[in-house]
Amino acid sequence: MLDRKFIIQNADLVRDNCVRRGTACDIDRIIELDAERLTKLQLAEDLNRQANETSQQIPKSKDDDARKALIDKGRDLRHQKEASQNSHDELEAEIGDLISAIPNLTHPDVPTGGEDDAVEISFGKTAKPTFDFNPLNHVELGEQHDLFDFEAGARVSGAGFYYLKNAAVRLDLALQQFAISFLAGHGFTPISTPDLALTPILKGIGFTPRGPETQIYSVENTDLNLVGTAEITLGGMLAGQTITDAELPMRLCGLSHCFRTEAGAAGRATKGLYRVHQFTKVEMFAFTKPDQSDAEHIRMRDLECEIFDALEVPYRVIDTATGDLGGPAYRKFDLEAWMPGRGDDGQWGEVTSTSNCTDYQARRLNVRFKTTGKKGTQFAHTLNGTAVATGRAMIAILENHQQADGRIAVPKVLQPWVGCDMIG
RNA sequence: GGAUGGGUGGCAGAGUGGUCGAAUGCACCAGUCUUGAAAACUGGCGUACGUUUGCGCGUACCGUGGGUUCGAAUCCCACCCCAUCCGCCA
Repeated sequence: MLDRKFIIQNADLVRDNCVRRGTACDIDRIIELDAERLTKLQLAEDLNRQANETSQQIPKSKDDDARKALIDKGRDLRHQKEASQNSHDELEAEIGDLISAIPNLTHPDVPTGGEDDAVEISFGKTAKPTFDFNPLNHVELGEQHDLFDFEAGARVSGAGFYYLKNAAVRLDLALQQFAISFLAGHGFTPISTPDLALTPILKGIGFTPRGPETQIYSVENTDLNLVGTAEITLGGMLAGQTITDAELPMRLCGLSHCFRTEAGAAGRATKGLYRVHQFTKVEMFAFTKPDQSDAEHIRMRDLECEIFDALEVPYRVIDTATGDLGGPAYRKFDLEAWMPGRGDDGQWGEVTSTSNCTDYQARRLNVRFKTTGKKGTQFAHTLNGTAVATGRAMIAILENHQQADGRIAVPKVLQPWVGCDMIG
């Protein structure tokens, strides 16, 4: 969320930003409620001060009557304070709800518009493949090599679940191994994270569990939810903590399962691994100082490029437009891999996404840092980026690397873990 | 899951109803002394919100949430977490 004072002092800026991002907001209502809230707060504090003063006089007063009068006065003041405090708390909750709905500010370079207005920034080193045969999609390739079992997945867990088999398992693990090793070599601390997290943590990161449109599976009779991404648990690691500036930037890479209901994606359901309820992902996450986050964001994007160059997958990088940014994101880059089996003649399909959330998540999660020699604390900036989501990466690898004889070439960097250079 | 003991400022640790935002020690910062350092001594040293041009002042915060009271770190209730032991278990 944004800072309350900032919103009030920069009402026009925030309003324009909401319009650009296609989010409804009522800044005037916030300003109005906050003025009222402040009045109640000041009244409550003043009444409390009077009550404290009264309480302090009681032990000093020797006369029983005077004492009793003071006790009555104190009681009365506390009651008045209570009433004012309650009004304040209700207003604050209402303001909080309104503020939560306001998206982050937007990086000046972000293009305005929707999904089709993203700007193509660059392309990967690997060229789109040209086939002198009719290329198969990953589902067909999987059937040929006995890599997946979608029927059993549906039987056991429902549509959108699947089993990986044989070389797909090796490939899945190889992608995890490669990503973790690569990132560990670039200063990221490998972390294997919980797959469930408490509701306040999800909310802090910007997810809304238990709503009608929620993407999140929740566990009945608990405050736990299956995580949609390790971003939740990595960001949550420092919730409520104050660290020192010397610890920043703090770079983590998390390995977790990801669970998504894909509610609202009906009709966009696709065969195969592309849109599923569970997958495995290696996720980058960074806490930085405010002046470091832009550079860190570019760095994350470039690491994603290095990973997909190493996987020998053709891709493009896009700078996502305003309407397509999630609430917490200040700027977002996606890598879209070329997937020859998607659509009629192949399509770009999102394989990674990296967002700079500036202090939006940190403010909700209360992640702060202290600068040595300076008074007070500041909110950290948070960034996240996909290193490898194994399902989608596998689609890109299988479909791009298929050979005329039906076999599939394993990218060099994965061969040590897959244990062969060719599937089939 | 059962039993017991705990959760207080960066750390250690005192504090069982008012004079407690909280002793003391360590750490840290500044200064005195010193060629320099150490030691010693002196002073400072939490966070958030509100208020003020500023010095400052006010309010809240002793695991979390409720309750009792004019007044709670202190009493009561619930929950969470930690330690140790027992049980169970990959």
